[in-house]
Amino acid sequence: MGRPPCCEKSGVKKGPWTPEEDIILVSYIQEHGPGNWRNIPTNTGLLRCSKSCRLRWTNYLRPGIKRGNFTEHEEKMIIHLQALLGNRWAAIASYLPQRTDNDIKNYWNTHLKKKLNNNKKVEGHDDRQEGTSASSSSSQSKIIKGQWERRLQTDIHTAKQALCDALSLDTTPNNKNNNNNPPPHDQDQQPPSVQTPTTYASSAENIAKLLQNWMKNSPKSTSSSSSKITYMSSLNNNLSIGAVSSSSPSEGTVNVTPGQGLDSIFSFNSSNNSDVSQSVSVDEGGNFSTPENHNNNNNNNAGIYQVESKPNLPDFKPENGNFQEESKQNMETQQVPLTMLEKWLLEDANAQAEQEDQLMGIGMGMGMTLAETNDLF
DNA sequence: AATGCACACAACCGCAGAGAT
DNA sequence: GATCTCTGCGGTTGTGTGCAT
Repeated sequence: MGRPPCCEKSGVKKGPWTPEEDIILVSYIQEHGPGNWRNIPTNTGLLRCSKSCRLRWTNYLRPGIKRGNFTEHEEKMIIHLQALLGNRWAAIASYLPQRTDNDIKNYWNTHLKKKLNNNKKVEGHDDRQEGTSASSSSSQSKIIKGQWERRLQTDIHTAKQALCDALSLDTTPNNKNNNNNPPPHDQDQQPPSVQTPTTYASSAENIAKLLQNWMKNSPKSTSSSSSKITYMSSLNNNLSIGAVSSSSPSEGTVNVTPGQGLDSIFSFNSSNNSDVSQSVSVDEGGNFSTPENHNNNNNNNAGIYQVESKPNLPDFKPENGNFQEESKQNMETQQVPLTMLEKWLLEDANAQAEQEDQLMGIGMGMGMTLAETNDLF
């Protein structure tokens, strides 16, 4: 039996998301948490298919997503993991928690695949199958066994992640829907205790960046007394953002008033290593303001964002799972005494750094020679 | 300045698995 | 057990942008 489409084909908007749509989506998720994607279009008035909402969230708006250029280390990791796991991008992404599978997939298709192909041409190697983890081994049973082992390894990793998530859920009672946080293993740069506070505010950061880009394109952004968002394309340099509201009176209607909700969403501090604070705020008239010298692109710092909370924000109560509360909870999580399992996980995280090196080694043994990978760089 | 091309990336599509009914 | 629904995943496409001609 065929599956019905996730949404009505008629009247569904496609194509790039506008900042307003992002705001509406984030506002809704902020209040209700991710999940129940099917209800989001009806509850928010978004003319988007539920699937599109989910993808937009997971690939772009979700907290903790690192955008911008891939580091050399990440690149190597991807190459080796691809050799190890094949095109299982989600599994690969689990080793690079701040990257989405879509991001990795795109990066592979646009950069690394060519790099490898060129490298193969130079070396005259032609035996490594593209898109699969297995090289053209002489023994098929070896391939099957290898694939099975690799899958098992990934499954173990996934199970550990699930355990990590479960632990964080235990300490954060309002995290029922918070399964979209990146996996706890961040072997890239940060120690496990630092990368924990991934917050919704980070997703506000993503939107803030987006808005800043948008405003760069439309420098004459103006305020308006309109109580509803009216999206004027950046072509006509006219931005009018007052409040996000939905025509749908049903439960979950997004209604953010100027100076309150949006302020809460877009005003935050970034405390990264350089202690550079960044903020995008909305004043009472619905105007956005940003620091002039804010570098909004290619921000590779996984900064810890804390929302500037205003004392009286009725729509953003803790039980609603708002940004600042979750951020607070995550911060508290760091101070929770370690349980045995947590200790084990921390040890595991430390061991994972070593595992990376081993992965490199395993990758070598699975169709990619040391020369092949090293010559890439 | 206009055109064509290549590239990068966001978004879409379809399938499959898992859980609910 | 059959069916329905939701979600995750990987492949592919569409579109914007920059560069070369």
